[in-house]
Amino acid sequence: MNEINIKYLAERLKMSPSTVSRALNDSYEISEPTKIKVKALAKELNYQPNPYARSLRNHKSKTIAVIIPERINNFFSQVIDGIEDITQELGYHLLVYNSHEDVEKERKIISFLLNGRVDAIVMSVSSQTSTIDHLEMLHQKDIPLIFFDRICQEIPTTKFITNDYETGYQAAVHLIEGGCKKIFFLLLSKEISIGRERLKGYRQALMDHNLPFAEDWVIQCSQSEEANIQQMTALLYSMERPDGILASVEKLAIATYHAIRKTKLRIPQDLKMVSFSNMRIAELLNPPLTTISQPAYEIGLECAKLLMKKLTRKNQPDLENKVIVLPSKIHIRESSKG
Amino acid sequence: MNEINIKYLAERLKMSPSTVSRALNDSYEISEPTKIKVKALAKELNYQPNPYARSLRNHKSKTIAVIIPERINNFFSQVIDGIEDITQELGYHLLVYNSHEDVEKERKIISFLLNGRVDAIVMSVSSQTSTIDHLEMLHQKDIPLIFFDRICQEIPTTKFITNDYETGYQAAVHLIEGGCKKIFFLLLSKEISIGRERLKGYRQALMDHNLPFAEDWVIQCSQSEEANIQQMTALLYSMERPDGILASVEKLAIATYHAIRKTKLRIPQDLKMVSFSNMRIAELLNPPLTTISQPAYEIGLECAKLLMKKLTRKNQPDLENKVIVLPSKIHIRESSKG
DNA sequence: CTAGTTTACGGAATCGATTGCATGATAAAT
DNA sequence: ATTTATCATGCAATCGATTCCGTAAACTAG
Repeated sequence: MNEINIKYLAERLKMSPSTVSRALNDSYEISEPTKIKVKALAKELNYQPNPYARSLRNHKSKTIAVIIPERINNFFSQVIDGIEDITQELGYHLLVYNSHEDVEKERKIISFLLNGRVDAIVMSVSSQTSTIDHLEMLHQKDIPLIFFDRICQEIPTTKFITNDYETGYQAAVHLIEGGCKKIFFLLLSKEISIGRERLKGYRQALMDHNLPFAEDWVIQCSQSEEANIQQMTALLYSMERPDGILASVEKLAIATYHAIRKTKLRIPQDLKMVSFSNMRIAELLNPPLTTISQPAYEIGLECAKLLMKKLTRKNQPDLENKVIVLPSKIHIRESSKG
Repeated sequence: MNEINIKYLAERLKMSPSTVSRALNDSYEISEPTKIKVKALAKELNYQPNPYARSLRNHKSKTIAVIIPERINNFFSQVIDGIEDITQELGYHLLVYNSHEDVEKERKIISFLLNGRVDAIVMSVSSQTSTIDHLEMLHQKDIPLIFFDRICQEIPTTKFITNDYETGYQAAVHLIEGGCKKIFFLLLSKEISIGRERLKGYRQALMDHNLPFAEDWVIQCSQSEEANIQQMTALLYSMERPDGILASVEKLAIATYHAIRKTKLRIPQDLKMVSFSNMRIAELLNPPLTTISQPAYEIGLECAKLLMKKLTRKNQPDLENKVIVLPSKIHIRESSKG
């Protein structure tokens, strides 16, 4: 009824829709006076082109999907902020999906995106993701895909990560230098890339310092906060308890802190801790937690910049199959003091 | 090139596009055998209807916009999780925007949404929002709008909040019972609804307990973390320093904690604190922070349920102009112990 | 057995913006 | 003055799915 579309503008201006369209798009074939008239009316009526008509015609949606495994996590929020800051400037919109660390959900989400709904996807795979046929499908359909943080090596595209191996190594060395002899490593799932890399760094550090190591020092945790606290509590009460803990993801450090509160153990005296985490309030914890923080916002920026280059310029080649590393920083605090 | 659309399916099946469309949509005018044939081929070829063609034709985008003032905030993340859990089930997609507490950004975002891009909007207004013509525009264009948390009373639609007045009152009473005589109230902006309600509750509690009050006990903070820490530090060093603090939003409590670390003040001995916050790790802070936590996930669920009812059923009336209150909970911890 | 009804499907218009092609008008060139 | 080039604009097709309308065939009723 109150539809302000090109046809309506054309009527009011006694021009054809094509002229109006061209004028609004600054086509060289339209005279300056006409352009001015058209734009004036468009502005007056607050005309906004219908995005779906446009997408249908152009085969471009100006929309990007962001898929994250967890929403309640500062890291991912910061990445999305970074992505949004670049893409919004260029008129892109973000569809954000949470895979809840579940491959099946991830699959379902991807299936929503195979039909041109988005021009590209930026994602961090779920910790369960081991089969990748759904990701290959995207590649087949020529939908640009960028991974960050939790990447999938097998898909030939650009991936953004941080120096996980090195910081895993550094963190372990830091604990070793603090006097730890028995350092456990907490991880969510062996499937995630970052877990593996961080684990490798930790292993290497132990080896380089001639420290003992046992397979069961690598603790595989679950998705459930409750279960993790239980598991950690049991571990801390056991004879085998560690004197140092390196948590590969934030939520495991938190679970450990909760567990520690139940025991009478003191950090850092009885147990030192370091965690990969982007919590801004690590400093306010009791005790302040030593963290390795990732340049989350910057990762978002870089993903988006690369994508925008690919999407807004003509004849861009496919996204290069390479891994780009942005360095993380270690923030030493009370929890690991020697 | 590799386009699998209705026309292509029709060709392969030697039927007309209209028949294929009807078959896929389970129209009663199509015979069972035909439906089976069509669906089989559609499945085999993994046909996905083009969402934009559909949106153009139906004037429905199956997309909802969520606008939040801040992304790095557990509360909003939880709300979005709640919204997504309901809407995804019904085939809706979420465009998520961050207004960064900036009305101008908010305006710009809204302008993106006036052209049918979304079927509805769920939002929490920015702390600056005082002019509301952009919100009225949505109403004019008949785009369903639901507010949560930071609402705009003037727009006649449904709003979801928590019992801000009561919990503000409770929190103040709790501090008073702990022995506080000089309780300051921290707020982000007088513009936000929740700040005002919480403030009223606090004021009433002071009055009911015959405690003194001065206008400058209500501290108006800024968006900048740095500036807030500075401001709080100065306040804590001054002669006028409070013995109790009620923070109306999480980030102000955090700024205060940072400030307190610089001084030698002890919580709760020298200063007691309570904050509105959905941080899950309030318990792990030093000292554990007494919080009033909102049912964020549930708020998301309720917003989405109401919206889905409005959007998926026929002849639904406009969203009622009313405020729905979901209760918050107070979690008493160390920071306010008497 | 015919008139009327139902079933099952096809044709074509539609949603709104874009764009290849055509054309009328004006200016420049011969 | 006539031809050619240039410019500004209109017409109509297109993107893919949906749906109003129409109709051949099958079926029912009298």
